Amino acid sequence: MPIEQKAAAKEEPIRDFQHSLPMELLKAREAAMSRFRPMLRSHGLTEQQWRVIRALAAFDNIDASELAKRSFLLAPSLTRILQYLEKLQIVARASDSQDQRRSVFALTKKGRSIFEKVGPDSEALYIQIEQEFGLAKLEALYSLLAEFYAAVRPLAVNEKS
Amino acid sequence: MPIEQKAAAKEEPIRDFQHSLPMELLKAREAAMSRFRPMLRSHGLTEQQWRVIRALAAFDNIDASELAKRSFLLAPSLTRILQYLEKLQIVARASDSQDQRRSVFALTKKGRSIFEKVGPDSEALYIQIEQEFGLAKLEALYSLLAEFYAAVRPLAVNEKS
DNA sequence: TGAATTAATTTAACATGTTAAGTATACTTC
DNA sequence: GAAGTATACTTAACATGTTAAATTAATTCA
Repeated sequence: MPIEQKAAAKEEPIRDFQHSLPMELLKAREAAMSRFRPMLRSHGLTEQQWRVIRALAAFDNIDASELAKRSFLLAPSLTRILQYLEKLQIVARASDSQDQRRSVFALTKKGRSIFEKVGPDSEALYIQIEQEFGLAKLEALYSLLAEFYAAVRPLAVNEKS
Repeated sequence: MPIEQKAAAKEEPIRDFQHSLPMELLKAREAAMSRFRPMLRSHGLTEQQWRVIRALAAFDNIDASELAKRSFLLAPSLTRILQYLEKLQIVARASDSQDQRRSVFALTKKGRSIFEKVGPDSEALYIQIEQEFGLAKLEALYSLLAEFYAAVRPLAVNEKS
């Protein structure tokens, strides 16, 4: 007994059971990633590893909590990624003299070299997307996403309802 | 040597190395999922399992390829999820008499019962988000996401550049 | 100051994401 | 109608997502 067999009209962006917001966000993200993933892969990186490298290129010597926020990764994922990047000597760990619980991280020379190789390739893909989708719409999308995040963003642990 | 230490101005939605489009899409998605995930978990479901159940509630007796498209899951993930849902007798598999390579899937009575319990809870959260973010903006976001997907969407396997 | 609590990170366990390779069935074409 | 090709999954291997629990160091406060 199918609940809904007819395709939605074209002018009807309202969600139905086939088009939830999380899935539409996922689809848009996947469209973008289908461009970036092969490029990153050609450099031997995953998307998440690149996010960590990019964060460290902008803010060196930050601890894991700060890095997690900036790369938008959960702590357990970040732990594994940092262990891997350390093993490949892309990232170096140092202990924080003020707080023995923390480690602070930085790109190695090899890490900075990778960042400088991948950065331009990433730029080129952004420019391509910007041209295909249009700068105005891209900025509108950025704005709406930021507004949505601000309105609906996850509650931090210490501000539970 | 931090490349960029100053926060971007508020009126500057342009991407920088800290704010890539895939990450902004991920953040928005995560904001939404932070509402849905606990609800789904209280029903013993993951987001992806719920996507499969929802797709089968709308279109019964479809094969795995069709199901993959509608739930936006990759084939290997779908294989595992279907095996799990079969084991729990939420989904039933039948072989396609026309093509022995295919299986067709349908919700069991238990599966339909779950769908009818979870559906309203999901609805309630959508309404809540709609109220907090605003219907007009939500529709604008849906439209932009659809346009973005259409403009940048991944190429199918048989239409590679 | 020492017990209790909090914070930062890590580990564990299981589910999914991603790519490549494998398997079985259908199709095509000579 | 047999060989070659394409299709529809499925399995494999490794990386990440998600939640809970464990570990160790800092902090609080009785």
